[in-house]
Amino acid sequence: MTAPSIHWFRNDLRLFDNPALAAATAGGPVIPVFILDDDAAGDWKTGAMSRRWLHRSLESLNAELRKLGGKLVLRKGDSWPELWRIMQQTGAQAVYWNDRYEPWAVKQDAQVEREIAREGKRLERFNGALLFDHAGIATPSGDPYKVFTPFSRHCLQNDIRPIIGKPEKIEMPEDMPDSVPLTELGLDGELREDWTPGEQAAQYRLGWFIENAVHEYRDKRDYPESPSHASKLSAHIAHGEISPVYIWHTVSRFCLVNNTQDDVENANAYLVQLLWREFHYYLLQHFPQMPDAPLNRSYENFQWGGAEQTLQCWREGRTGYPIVDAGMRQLRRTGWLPNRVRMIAASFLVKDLLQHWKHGQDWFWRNLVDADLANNAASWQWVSGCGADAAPFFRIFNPMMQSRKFDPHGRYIKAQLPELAELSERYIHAPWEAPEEALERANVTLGETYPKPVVYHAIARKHALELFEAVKTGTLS
DNA sequence: TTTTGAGTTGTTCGA
DNA sequence: GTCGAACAACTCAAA
Repeated sequence: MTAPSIHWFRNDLRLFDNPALAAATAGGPVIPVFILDDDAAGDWKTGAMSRRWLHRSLESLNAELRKLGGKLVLRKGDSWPELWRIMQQTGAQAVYWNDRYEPWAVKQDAQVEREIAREGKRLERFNGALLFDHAGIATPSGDPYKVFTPFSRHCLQNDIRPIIGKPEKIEMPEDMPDSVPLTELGLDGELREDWTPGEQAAQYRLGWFIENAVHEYRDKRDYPESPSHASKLSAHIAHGEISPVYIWHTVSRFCLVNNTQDDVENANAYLVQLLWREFHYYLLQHFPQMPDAPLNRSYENFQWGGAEQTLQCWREGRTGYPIVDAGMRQLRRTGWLPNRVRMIAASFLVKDLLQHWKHGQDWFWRNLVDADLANNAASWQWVSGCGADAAPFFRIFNPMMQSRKFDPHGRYIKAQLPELAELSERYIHAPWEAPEEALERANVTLGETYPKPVVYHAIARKHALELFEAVKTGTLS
């Protein structure tokens, strides 16, 4: 009888298009394992909301495995000792995994790889998280790309591997190792009802998106109001419930089968988003300090200097700027907010409140159901202007202008901020400009039912420009 | 080596 | 309200 192998599930909680799992199951009996190893991640332990998602994702994965005759073995503790115990107990001769890219995970995987070799066992590594193999991607001079467009052009010269089917059956050894009950992992907690973690839900969501939204994605993705044209796949992707390769080919098939030139261009705008994720992972691999330090060294000594009080206002959605507050309240309530609103809220924190981008990164990390180290770090650095950013001019979002442009009727704001529900369209973007009678009619008392603006954008903008100008001319100590 | 072209997502001003 | 130019002159990629 063939010795069993371990498939070590990490950020790949799915059966479809899972290269490591497919290879493991093709080779004989498999023990599917997930280990909660918080110590290894250090400061980058999974965020609180993401853990709630993880709890239900594991539950769902176990149910899917059972349909194929398998079962998920859960453990809590240091990864290698847990793996080794399982190997000794079951006689497993090999470990299969899909690679991870977080710096702490890269380090841990390298250590486990050495241990496996030392014990004379076999390790099989696969790429389950990325569209491309990044090993050969560099500029002609051999440097890593720092601009998105040339990076993506380089990527697209290569083919994307085809989708790998789901295993037909999981053959398990007779004596399975112990499993910790899911409830003992301490991941459970309240999650909004409209979120359904798990692979099936992810595929259903993708189906919905292709059916209803992708053909208008380019034109409508920036409008946060319902019905949203966002795919809302981010949390599914972050936990590996669906793979970028699977999404890429499924959306591409939509482009081939149906549809006008315009539909296809709309859909392509979505595929570009997947390439941005790819770029963020590429940056994290080449600049592992990205979550901790600015890529642009000139910003290392920047004096952010925002007051603790304004940081708290931002976190709680009490800045007095409705579009910012709407986003921040939605984040706290649901663990998610639309991309456009992320940018507006992030720009406000960094440029208007002069808070260090790492405060924003931390808060998002803790509250997003889709928290992803590469995306989060690269995006915060992009907003702050200290990351890989090809823009020739310094950008400061104007929250009123963005609000008028992308939520013209204030429907999104009103849905998130019930205290402003009665305020007229005219003043919803800047309540402090409303005449007293308009506020009264709407039952709004500034400073009581809704905050007065915590800073004045025009002044804050000017101040930020001066400070950031100093970075450029190198006058900072 | 030098040079040229180009870069996710913006804002403000003035006609 | 809409439109185009100016912003200030960067950095990166590639010829």
